[in-house]
Amino acid sequence: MAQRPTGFVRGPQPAPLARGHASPASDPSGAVFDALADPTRRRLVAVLGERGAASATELARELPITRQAVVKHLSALAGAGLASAAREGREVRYRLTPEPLSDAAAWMAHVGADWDERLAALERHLLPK
Amino acid sequence: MAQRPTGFVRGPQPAPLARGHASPASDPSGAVFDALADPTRRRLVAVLGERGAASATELARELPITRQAVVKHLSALAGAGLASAAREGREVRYRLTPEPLSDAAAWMAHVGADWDERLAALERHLLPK
DNA sequence: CTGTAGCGCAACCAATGGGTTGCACCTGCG
DNA sequence: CGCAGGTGCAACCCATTGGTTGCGCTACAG
Repeated sequence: MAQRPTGFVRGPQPAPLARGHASPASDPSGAVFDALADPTRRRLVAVLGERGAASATELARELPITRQAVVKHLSALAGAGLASAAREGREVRYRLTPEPLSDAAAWMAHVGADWDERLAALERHLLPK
Repeated sequence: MAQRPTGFVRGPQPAPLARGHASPASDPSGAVFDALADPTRRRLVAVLGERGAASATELARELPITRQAVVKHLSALAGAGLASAAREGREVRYRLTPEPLSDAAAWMAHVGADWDERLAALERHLLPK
């Protein structure tokens, strides 16, 4: 992909989150997309990313929702492998575990690549004649 | 790294979810994650990526769901800017428009990066010295 | 020892959303 | 022309789920 078609993956391989690994083809990242589908959850992920760690009540205080709701979301994220909980004293701190993100990214890259290729083939087939 | 030979700029979409955020790299790709949250939809995306284009009925034939359901999904994808429809004769062919994927990927990369940095800072803070 | 800040259930509510069925509307073809 | 394959719409299920409230337990600070 040099000046290839569309080069959907903007920039050179976004390596930032390349620490995991991932089998490209299939559909392993379902849970991740599912987890990220909710705006509140996305926000939580963002916050955890910036802040490093936080407790449910803490997060709830700066969000328009109940602590319980936050807990549910965090559980969801944990379920997708995006967050982990750890008891610390009398509170529970959650932190990000972004590895699964690379799986998701990989999936998208794969699909995009397929598409790019198909498009290239198409152009090749009807342009240079 | 910003030229797309194919020439479809796919202008900005509705994106009516502009809440009052301050952060720049906020939550642009919401629609994408939402669209990708459904397994069937992910499958459709994958198929469209490989095949280039297909009609709803065509897709419905090889999926365990109704054509209507497929249409709904395709609409959802289109709504997220991931697919586009084009009438061809008496049928409507849908094709992938993967650009939005890079936004989503970018978001993930950003979050991941933030996290990485925080982690690094933490290590730096308690390891050496 | 008592009070208070956090956490963990569990029940419950209302909205959303994936799917289906039914039907009317075109368009191309023999 | 007549018909068949393809679409578009709309009404209608029902399972999921984001969110809330209520309550009981635990743990640390005075």
